[in-house]
Amino acid sequence: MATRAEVAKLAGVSASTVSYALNGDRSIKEETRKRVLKAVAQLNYRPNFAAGALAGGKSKTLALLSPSGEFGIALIALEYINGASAAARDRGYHLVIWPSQESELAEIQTFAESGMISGVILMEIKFKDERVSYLKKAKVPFAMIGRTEKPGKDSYVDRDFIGATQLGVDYLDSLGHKKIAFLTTERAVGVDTRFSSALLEAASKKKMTARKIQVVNEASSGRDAFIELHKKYPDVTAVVSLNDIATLGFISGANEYGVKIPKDLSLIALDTPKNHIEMSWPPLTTVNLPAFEMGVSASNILINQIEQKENKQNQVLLAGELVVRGTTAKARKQN
Amino acid sequence: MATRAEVAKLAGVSASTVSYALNGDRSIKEETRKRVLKAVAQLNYRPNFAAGALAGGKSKTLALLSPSGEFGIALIALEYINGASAAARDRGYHLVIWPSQESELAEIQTFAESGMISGVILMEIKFKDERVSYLKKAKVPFAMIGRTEKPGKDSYVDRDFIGATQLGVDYLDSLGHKKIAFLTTERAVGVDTRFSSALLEAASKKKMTARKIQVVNEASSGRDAFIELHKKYPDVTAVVSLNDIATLGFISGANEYGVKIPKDLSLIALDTPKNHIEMSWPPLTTVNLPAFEMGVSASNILINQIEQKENKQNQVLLAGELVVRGTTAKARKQN
DNA sequence: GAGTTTTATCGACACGCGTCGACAAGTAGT
DNA sequence: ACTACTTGTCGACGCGTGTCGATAAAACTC
Repeated sequence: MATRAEVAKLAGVSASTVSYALNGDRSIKEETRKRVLKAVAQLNYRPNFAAGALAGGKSKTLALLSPSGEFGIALIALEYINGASAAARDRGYHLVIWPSQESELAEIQTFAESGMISGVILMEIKFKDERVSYLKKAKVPFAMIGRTEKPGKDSYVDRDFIGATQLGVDYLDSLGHKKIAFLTTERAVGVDTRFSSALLEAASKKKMTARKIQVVNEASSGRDAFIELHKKYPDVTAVVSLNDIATLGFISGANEYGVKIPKDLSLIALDTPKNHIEMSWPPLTTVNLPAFEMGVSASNILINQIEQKENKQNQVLLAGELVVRGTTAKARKQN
Repeated sequence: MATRAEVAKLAGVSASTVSYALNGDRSIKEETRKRVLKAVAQLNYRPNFAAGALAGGKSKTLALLSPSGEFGIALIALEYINGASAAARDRGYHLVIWPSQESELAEIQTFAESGMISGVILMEIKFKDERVSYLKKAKVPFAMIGRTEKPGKDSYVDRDFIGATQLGVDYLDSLGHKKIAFLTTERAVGVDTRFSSALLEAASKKKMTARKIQVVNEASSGRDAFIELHKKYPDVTAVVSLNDIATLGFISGANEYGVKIPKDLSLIALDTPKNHIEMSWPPLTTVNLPAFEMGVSASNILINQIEQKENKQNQVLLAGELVVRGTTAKARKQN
């Protein structure tokens, strides 16, 4: 691998000039910079990560706390990771995966202090998240995928719950559904609460009645939910599910009881990772979750913060889009 | 963060002695080593990653090529990643996630040559995998999760297909099933072929008939498979599925046609990630896949190789275990 | 055109570690 | 007692970069 010195020689400048030409910390004549860049290209020079970290105290390495799976396994995590790592690499950073035990937090801090880790990406954010307060106290830059109850000025990427819910509800409205139900969990993860309230609001805007059915993050619970719905609210014509795993169980339940989706009952799944869509039959109508993009945003926001680009926006909401597949149809005639 | 110099001063030795005491490359008097270790503990000293990489050309960083999802999304990937990163950290290594575009391979090579990456973990291995030949030619140490058709002396961790299949088939046999079918894909990924042949052999040992039904990696295909089975082989009493996504569709199909699982038909899913088990109703009887452990093994094997511990075993097969849940029962009476 | 600021570049050093060569003290072989 | 090794330790150097201070040239200021 070529070194800075070789580039300098080829470009006919000093080593430090190369450095400044690349990092832009001092003014460099445009013509000189061109020459340097040409030499860089010619030699396929890439600054040595380790040397940079040593000299500058900047590791250009982000740590991503891997999901613990405490609330069921976060399948979308993989898409987050891929997005975050792609974006990090685009900006010259590495992404390392960090086991997420609480005990590791102290280690993260020492690594950050020694400059070995520039910042941290968190996922599976709880309403009250001790990791967040720890990192703030330790002054380790971080970005969340998701957000705490009161994120204040903390950096985050999250779903636009209101937008996503509205997409789904409006579509059901356009199909003539007026009595709907929704499945949600109560896990003290922000998702649930935020979706629930957004849904209730969207429904009331459209003058729909919306029944809430509580589930846990398991297929069997979705099946139970179907049964409950079937017995207690037979006039409901459409269901919005806020939990992907329960959704699958719900469909099984409908099959079992001979209720045809979508003829008898429409179903929209919100916040469903791509992976799950392929797993059900008929294919789910969803408001899908831009998981990869969320990872991308998280990295970018974090890097902006590390590089002190404070003018940039550090809180982002992504809405996803409605994808109509096989689980929605016009509302059946009311009896 | 404490540096080597501080440790040396506290222990009353020179800096290089500290180095040798910790890395064990030269003989050090036992008493001196104790003193050094005590000082290390006292100062909470941790060698600086960047400095080590710079000086020694050893980055202690492993790259894991993130899955592309070419053959459906590999949900188990996340467990692999967690296992690999945990094991890496235990041995003082970092695990960075690398986007898996082919174009990135060249970059991996330069990073490896410059010592920034010590080795690579691959997953989603194909029978003929160009990444493998590339890395071999480039002399980059690597370990596979999965294996090529002829792995030769290459390092890998893989499922023990024969063992896993036998567990499943033997259990069906013990329940009295004699006519079975199995669902498999043909994706030129080693999994399919190896499972298929292992299954046929296990079945023939028990004098069962085993019908093969081909599916693709989609729920709808699993549903089609059920229909095919239902029409063509009504005497089959048990099904082994080698594809987790098709499994879910298969169950939907059975529900739809009023065939009760497990009363009318038993179902065992091989090679199913934990995540999926929770997604179906009734809960799947599986031969589960020790995904986390595979990640752990992959890291360990790779690190052994990097550190030239050539005596250690570098090819590992893990069998998983049979977990009986709700989709298996005694064979129904033959008509 | 003398003085002052700005622009563009260079040389030198530090970052923290691995490792090589040197050396003193001990051990073994003759 | 003399050589030939071995053991245990030290000092010095280099890895490739970021960055500070210095300097020369150019651009202003009045």
